[in-house]
Amino acid sequence: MSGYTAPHCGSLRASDDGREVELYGWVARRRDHGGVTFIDLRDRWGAVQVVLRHADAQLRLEYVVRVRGKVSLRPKGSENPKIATGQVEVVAEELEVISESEPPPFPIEDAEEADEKTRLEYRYLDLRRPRMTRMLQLRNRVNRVIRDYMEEREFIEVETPILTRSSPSGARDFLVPSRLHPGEFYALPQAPQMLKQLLMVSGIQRYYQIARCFRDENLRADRQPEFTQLDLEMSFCDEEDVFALVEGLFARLWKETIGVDIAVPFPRLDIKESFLRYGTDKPDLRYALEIADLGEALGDTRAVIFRSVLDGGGVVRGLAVPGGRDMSRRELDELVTLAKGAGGQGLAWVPGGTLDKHLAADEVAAIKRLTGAGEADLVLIAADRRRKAETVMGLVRQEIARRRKLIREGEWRFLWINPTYLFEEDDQGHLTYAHHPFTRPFAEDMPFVEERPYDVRAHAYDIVCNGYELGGGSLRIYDPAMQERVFQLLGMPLDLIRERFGTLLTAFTYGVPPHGGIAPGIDRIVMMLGGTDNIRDVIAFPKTQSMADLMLGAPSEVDQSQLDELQVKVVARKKPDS
RNA sequence: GGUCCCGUGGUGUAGCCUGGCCAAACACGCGGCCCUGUCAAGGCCGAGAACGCCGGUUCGAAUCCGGUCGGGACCGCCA
Repeated sequence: MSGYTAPHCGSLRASDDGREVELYGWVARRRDHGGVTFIDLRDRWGAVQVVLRHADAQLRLEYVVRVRGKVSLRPKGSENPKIATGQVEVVAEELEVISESEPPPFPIEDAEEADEKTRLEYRYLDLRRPRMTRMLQLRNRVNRVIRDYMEEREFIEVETPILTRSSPSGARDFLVPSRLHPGEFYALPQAPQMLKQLLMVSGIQRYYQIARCFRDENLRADRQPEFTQLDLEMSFCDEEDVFALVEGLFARLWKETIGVDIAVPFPRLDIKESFLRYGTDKPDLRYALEIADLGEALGDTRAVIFRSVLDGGGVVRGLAVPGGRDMSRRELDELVTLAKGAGGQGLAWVPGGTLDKHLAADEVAAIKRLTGAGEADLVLIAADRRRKAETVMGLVRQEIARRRKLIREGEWRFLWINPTYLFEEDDQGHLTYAHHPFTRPFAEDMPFVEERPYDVRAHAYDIVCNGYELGGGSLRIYDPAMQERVFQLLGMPLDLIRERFGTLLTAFTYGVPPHGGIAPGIDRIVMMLGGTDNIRDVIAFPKTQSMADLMLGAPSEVDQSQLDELQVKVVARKKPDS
């Protein structure tokens, strides 16, 4: 069999006219005219028309065949401009069926998408579809461009363990029981965070890794339990170095995969402003809609719904919908459902809503002014606790853009969310770290950390494009006094610090370079480049929303003997809280 | 933990709101026959689903109700 050196079905062109070739591939389509039969023979590179004049073999779709024959220009007028090989055809002289195929459970073509459940069960067939093959090739290309780019800048790829120890970020760990240490567990890495910092102490200076990461959290359209990051870290750098490095990488990726020039440097946006204006920390800037804070306009309002929220420390936010006066009651109700589905109280609107009779004229005027609403516009309003109001308005903003076709397709609006802030409030209203406890604060903000801890900025940054968070990172603390101060502010007891971060802190006593890094998510990058909003499209063997692998049947029960060996006992089977 | 959408032959859809005309329609695929230039080939013939599962309402359910399982989107979660 000489398929390895044989020409590819999808690569034949007019210049191959007259060539004797041997082709291997799958029967993608068959057009039987009795005396003459055409088949489209498909391989990874595409498909070419094969002409069979004495078809004695019974060919069915997806049969694997070998064809020997001569490439020739198609007869005048029968060229097919729709396909890359459309100028030529291969006149078969010899045909061999290598492997037969049952009719596939769904058509192996791009035109019609089968139910995703079936696609995942027969993923190996789904990946035969040209669209999916293209996604895998795109992903490969992205990985190669990344490696080229990083190597050129003298980064070296270092592999870190998959069987590791729980890391200091906040997600749930996947655990692996240890046979040799009964009752103890490895954790799969949520990210190689601590290890890459240790590599900086090792003097690697420029590290990167195309690293698999694992987080046992609930899934979304752009989230899988295992995913891949370009994990990188560098010594003796500041934020500008990281920004320039990453901007250069993205420019190169976009250029070399889809031929697009993107504008660098990327603009920067303070995270608080992002939440205020866009209701999210990953704004899509391909449309202009901006949210306004209406607290100022309603300071003395007698409208009860606003009064109670504002008095309770909540906020009122509004968004002008361009031409929104034409929205139907039904459409507005759907938006209210959206808001409630997100846990909000609902939505109000002016004019035309029940609010009209409760608001003073000057309040309506102020609302219009703050949101920039014109005569034909409708202002949608959410009143709630700050975080909730922002989430709701962010979703509404997105939905309005979608429905009213305000998204400028084809644009790539990259930006940095920077600066961010060191601390956040947790559920109990206590101070906690927004990123991880090694994130470097702005030194000049530290003097007021006691009075206004939430205003202390951090040298941390997220890269965002078209509404997707593509990665995040920070500069790290390398000064022991600063580190101690942060731990102290977090109120972390010494033994907890020692237990969780002891290795790193000890390492830092042996000469630590200032360092920082970032970790762009490769799956999402490929999603963007591949023009899909489904992360499963860019992963060869993904899991469902309930974390099942429908093809392999994972997770599964295991033999009792395996559990015995691990000294693991299943106590009860009940649905977990999620 | 919550909200929402979906589940009909191998595949994609229609029917479901307004129960009976639905042992369910159409297209592709599948089986057979015809056809020497098509490319979503075409023509003729044929097989194939009691409508995810369980229960209820009803004289009667794919259609209504409840539960359950599975897939998907989102909030919480991931930070």
